[in-house]
Amino acid sequence: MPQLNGGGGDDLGANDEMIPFKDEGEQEEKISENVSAERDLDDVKSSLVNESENNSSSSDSEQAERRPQTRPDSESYEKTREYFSEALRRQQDGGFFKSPHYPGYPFLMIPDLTNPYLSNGSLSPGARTYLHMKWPLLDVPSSAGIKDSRSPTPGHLSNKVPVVQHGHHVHPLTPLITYSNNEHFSPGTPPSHLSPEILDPKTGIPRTPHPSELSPYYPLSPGAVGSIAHPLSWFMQHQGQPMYSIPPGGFRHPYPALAMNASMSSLVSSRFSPHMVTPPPHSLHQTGIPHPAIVSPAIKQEPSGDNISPSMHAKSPVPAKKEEDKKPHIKKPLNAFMLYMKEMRAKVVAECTLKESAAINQILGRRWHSLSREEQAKYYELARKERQLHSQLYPGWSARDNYGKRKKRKRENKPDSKPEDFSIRSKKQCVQYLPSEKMCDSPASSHGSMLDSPATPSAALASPAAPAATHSEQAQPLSLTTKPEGRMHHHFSLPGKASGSTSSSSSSSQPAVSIPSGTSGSSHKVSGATSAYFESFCSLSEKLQVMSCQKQTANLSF
DNA sequence: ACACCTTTGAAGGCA
DNA sequence: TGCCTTCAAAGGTGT
Repeated sequence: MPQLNGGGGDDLGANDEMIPFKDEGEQEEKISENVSAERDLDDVKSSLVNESENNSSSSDSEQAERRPQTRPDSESYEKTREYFSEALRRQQDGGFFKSPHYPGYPFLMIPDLTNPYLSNGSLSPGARTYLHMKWPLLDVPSSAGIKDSRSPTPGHLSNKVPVVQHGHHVHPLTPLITYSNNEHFSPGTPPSHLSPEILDPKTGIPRTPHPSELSPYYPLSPGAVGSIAHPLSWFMQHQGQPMYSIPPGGFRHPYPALAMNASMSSLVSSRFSPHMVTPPPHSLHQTGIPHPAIVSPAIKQEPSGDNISPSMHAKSPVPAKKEEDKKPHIKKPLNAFMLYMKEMRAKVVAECTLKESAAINQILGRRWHSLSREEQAKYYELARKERQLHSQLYPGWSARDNYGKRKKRKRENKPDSKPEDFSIRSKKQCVQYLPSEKMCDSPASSHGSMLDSPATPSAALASPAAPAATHSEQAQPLSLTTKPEGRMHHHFSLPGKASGSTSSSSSSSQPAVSIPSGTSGSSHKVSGATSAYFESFCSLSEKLQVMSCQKQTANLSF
């Protein structure tokens, strides 16, 4: 993680999580071995990311590369990139932000003042200016943040524009704090969500902007007090989805005694609803941003039923039972892969025109493995920050708390799945055809030259402690499955999930990329070489194959 | 309407 | 310690 101020203390336990990548030589070797394949991919990747990236200076290329690659709408996307590149050029001279190792962090997207709006008043998707971002003192939930969840605007057309209140000091979690706003915002002006024009004339509280004003990026229910852009908002803008949605009625901070330093205080105050922090006289706090991880079960389960303004929730005493029901649902922080998924999903969808998340996720999973260490490290770092922030915001929160929160956990799909699982299996079969799918896997981002950050912030990256694990994955059979677990089809039925690591895609087959220290997640791992191997096969047929596969599986019989 | 599918990673519980 | 389970996102699909 970029040490924004160079101080070690600012990084919340930055050193507590090393990212033990495999031997660097391994990675390089792998890369070199696949250089030919990747070379073939360069064109593909270039077509995906090069337009505006070329505009960026080499020093900033990494930053540019990390962002709107996922932009499916090439036109608006290019616009965005242009604005972005321009902003980059403007920003880089001042050394405004010093450690943009993680492109997602240092940048803020603010409406371009020159031509930011569409005819309907919403911000043009392309009219964004990316700025380096210092530690924001405030999260500024804009009207965009108070988006109506029913907004039909597609994510890729999101108007979401994180806007920043620039602070004067850099906070370690700066990258995690961004702002959403589809309105012009200047540090000297009050948050737009507090501006009178967006206050509900009836309640006196910020109203939910008209859908036309709203950013589809934040599918908040009308009563939502706001939302913040995700730390990875730079890519999320293309996702059209918020990292976290906000409970319509706000929420109560589960941990009132949260200890905060000054920075944390500003962070929390800016990210939490008044219910969580000291409630201001009106229902909305000055910054009005609850933490995105907090999601009211109501909004999650019944968004339509919560069209009540936050103030109404606050004003009307709710029965104890109901209050219990409204207990905030604190989502788990996203892991590295999830962050990656959010970023790349749109891109994959654009490339493959696939919509089914299951298939897309498979591709993403392979791409994930095809990522270079540096690239993955970025996401690991982001994820780490997410967790750190999350842990600070919710010290007592446990992932266990969310157990059972879902409607119903999917039933186990054990290897010994019974015939009654046929329907499911038939569907799964499709995705089990890894070779076929690999064809769909065109890791456009796999090439470090395109996406890697030159300066790897992660100490782990800098010094991969992992002894030469060698590129065992190179020897990985192509049949490596995406899931060594029981979900797998019978072909490669493997022992238990964990034991699956002993299979061909054994533990030695840790992905060529990093594995966070001490995680057992390796059980899910698939050899990165697999994806790399198939990089050369990437083609336009990916969509067809996957789709055909999906269709075929419907008719597949054992 | 809702669970499932799919992916990886994180975390907690259990043996 | 290792294994197992659950959840995080997401959107089409199936019931």
